[in-house]
Amino acid sequence: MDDIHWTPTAERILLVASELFYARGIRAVGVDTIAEAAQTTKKTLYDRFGSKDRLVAAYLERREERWQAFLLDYLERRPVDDRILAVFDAMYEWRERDARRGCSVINAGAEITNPNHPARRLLAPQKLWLRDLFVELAERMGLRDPRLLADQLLLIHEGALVSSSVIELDTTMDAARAAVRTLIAAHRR
Amino acid sequence: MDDIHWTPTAERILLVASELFYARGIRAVGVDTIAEAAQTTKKTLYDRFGSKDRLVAAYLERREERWQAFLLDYLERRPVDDRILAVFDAMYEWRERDARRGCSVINAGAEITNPNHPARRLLAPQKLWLRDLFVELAERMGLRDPRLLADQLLLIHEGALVSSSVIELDTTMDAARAAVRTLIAAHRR
DNA sequence: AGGTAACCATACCGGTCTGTATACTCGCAG
DNA sequence: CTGCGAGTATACAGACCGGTATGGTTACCT
Repeated sequence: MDDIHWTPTAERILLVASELFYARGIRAVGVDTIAEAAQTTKKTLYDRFGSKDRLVAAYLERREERWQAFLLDYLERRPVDDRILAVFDAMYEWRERDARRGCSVINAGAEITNPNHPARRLLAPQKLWLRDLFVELAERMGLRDPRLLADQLLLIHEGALVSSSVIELDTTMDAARAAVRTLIAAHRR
Repeated sequence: MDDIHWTPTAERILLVASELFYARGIRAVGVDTIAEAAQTTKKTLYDRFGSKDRLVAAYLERREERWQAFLLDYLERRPVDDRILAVFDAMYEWRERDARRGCSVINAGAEITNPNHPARRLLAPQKLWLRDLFVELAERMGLRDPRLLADQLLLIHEGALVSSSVIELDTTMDAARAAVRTLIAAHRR
């Protein structure tokens, strides 16, 4: 998907665009605003990205890359048997630091209805990546029916991410962790 | 919140606005479009609702009322001990019939960032209503720690609703039901 | 020396956005 | 019969939208 020429200015544009899109919503941020905040011009923005839609796609792609890298790094430092729970610890830390407005993928899904939007096709794979990771972790722990467990864990993950931004209930993370422990226990042979 | 004068035309406006907001997103639908689709004029729309923001608030309020009525009616026909699982059956049916684009509350949360928006204060209470319902159902079944269980069930509910619209994974509902059964079992004395 | 690529500055295009203004018709209640 | 409230029709304001056009300035590469 990277037919984009990544000059330093392009990186700067993407950086400020990401912050604005995430904080205010995609439709709420105009290209003029982005160009000005990135201290460049609309001309350069269009020379690099071609259209706003492609800039949006780049935003979602990069943000997901950052999250995946953060998560994998987080998991490496944990013993194999703790890693499923550690995913939720990582999510909590990620949320506190960089995701106070919930999940960028879900938020984008709410705004982008056009199925031909270049960002639309990115959404599902990003969630399926996490599902596959859960499958792998469950298999390594030797748990029963890893796929079913992975689907269940994904539900709790999505639910926790959404709830924490809409409801702002402080019991959310505790409930998520407790549910994960119960479900893992139920899948022990 | 109903300082709105509910004339027949106001009802018609709200009806078509609801369909458009839900299907295409709030920001993606202009008041001109709504007025035309409702076979009335912008003047009348503003006479009745005062602003687009208040129309949006009315949309979310009404949709939530419909969902709550649907759910309570659904639960009444089920034995007390089946009602927690029945919430997820109801959600599935609701989704198939009228919620293919996911949860209107979560979608609105993604689009509305301004904390002073008249619809913003509606979002959290609508989710807390379901949480309280879960608490009540868990208590009636005599389950341990009803509040923790309710928080967990809410997570799964939100997760299932979100996943089904973003990922469109056909295993979602089965995973949700299995997780609910496991969590209920873990809360039996 | 000449070419090329990145970028800046600015103006413009057609369209759409929320919201307002004006002036009219109709039906109904006092 | 008169006055009011609901609705129609239409035009307009002022801002903003995504996207394009023109032209100029650097800096580096051969």
